[in-house]
Amino acid sequence: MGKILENKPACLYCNARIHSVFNVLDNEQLEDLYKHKTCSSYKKGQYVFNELGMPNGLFCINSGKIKLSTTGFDGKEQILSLAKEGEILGYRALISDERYHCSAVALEDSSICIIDKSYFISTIIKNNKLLIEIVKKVSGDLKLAENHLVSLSQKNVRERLAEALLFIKATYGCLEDGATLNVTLSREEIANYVGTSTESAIRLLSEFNHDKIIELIGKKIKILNLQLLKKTANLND
Amino acid sequence: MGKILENKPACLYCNARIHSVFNVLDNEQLEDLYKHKTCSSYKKGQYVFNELGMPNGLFCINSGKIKLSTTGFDGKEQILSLAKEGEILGYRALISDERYHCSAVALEDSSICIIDKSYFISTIIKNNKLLIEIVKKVSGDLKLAENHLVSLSQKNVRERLAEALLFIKATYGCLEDGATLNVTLSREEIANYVGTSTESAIRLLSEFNHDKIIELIGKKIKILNLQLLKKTANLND
DNA sequence: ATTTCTAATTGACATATATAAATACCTGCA
DNA sequence: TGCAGGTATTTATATATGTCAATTAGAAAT
Repeated sequence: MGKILENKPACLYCNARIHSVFNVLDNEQLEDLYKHKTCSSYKKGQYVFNELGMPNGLFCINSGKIKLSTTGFDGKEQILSLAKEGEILGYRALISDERYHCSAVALEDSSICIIDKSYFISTIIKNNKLLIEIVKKVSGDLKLAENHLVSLSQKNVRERLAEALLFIKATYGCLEDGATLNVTLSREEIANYVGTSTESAIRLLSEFNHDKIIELIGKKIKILNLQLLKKTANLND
Repeated sequence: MGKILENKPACLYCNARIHSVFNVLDNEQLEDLYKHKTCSSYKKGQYVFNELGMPNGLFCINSGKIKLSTTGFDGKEQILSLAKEGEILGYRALISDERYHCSAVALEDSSICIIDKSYFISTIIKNNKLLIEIVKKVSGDLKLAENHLVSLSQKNVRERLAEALLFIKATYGCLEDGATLNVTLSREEIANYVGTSTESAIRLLSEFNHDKIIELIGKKIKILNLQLLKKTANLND
């Protein structure tokens, strides 16, 4: 469990709100939402929830970065998705009243709001607009999963790795220089998203580095040639 | 476009209804649904919709079998899912008002009801119960996609092929003998679900045949040793 | 500063699987 | 009846990628 914060952020003034499913709530509803939530902080590496557990609230990232992963065969981690502020987590298990499908782990120190389960359920039953936002959210997640699936099925590791770097850029953006990816993932984590061995991921990152597509600066990755990276990823859109 | 049928099936007496999202509608609502739909027949191999198109209705399978696939890189087909009677298709594109994410093709002669777009949209805005059913449907689809994704990422072709046969059995069931899969897929289609080459799929099916796990009878596949097939698939649930 | 532990890297090697090419087998159709 | 076009099958070969083992680098701890 995260550490409960004394002063939880006001939903009404939440910067991430516009990009979240809660953008359809009016001020009164936001006040109501605020009353039915707590906010906790999570240290880097800490579990927000585990795929074995039953949900007792809806998570909404206030700040920080979260990886969503599942444990495959032989206990190997598969990273399914990356989440940032404004995104809700654990909604599927909550609505279907079953165990989490995946685990959520903090990639850096994060603060996450937890919305009361029964409040959330009773709210979506009343509020269709909110529910439609949630349908769109799941649909978007499904689309991302399907794209990932096709890549895993049809692309080679080099293409998938390039794609992964583009995905990370699209999700978390870059530092002030506009080129260095704004997140620190271990080589193993990158491999666990790409669906390859850690060694292969390292080897290909070195190649990209050598080919001046990227520059490796410690654990940070700087994209030097975005055009070439996209070409390497062999996108079709 | 399919061929429009004169006598469309009554929703009220639809056998597939109990397993569909429409199980939450009362008799009056089912009558209303009936009034706002047409029904068309599709020949084997015919497209129900194409991933390039915009939706103008919700599809609901009355009878038959449909494959959902997308075109990957180099135009290679990736089968994402298999659908049967009672399942709705194309709902995501409809709700998000965007192009279809995938194509739907009849695996055998099928009859499919098409529910008027504006009627469907206005209905889900009013009917939360139905909308919650749809959230559960998308969530279920996402769960399946994620499982498929992890298999593609972590399992070898032999395991994935065994898993595919189990998936087909789970979706379409068997003939009267309780062992022969109740659908005819080409070797290429099986390979395009498994994420391998047609030749590899053939080779491994022959191996399974030789090992008495399955029996190949023309294009039909009979499961001889379910236990061994499950073991070969290396499931963890 | 020194130790300890984990993560990253590199190289050698094994192998699963794709690719290519040739043949056999259907199924519809003239 | 036989042709034609696709589908299925088989064999041989190349290669991408995983695995294993050894080394280095870096971070955390004492």
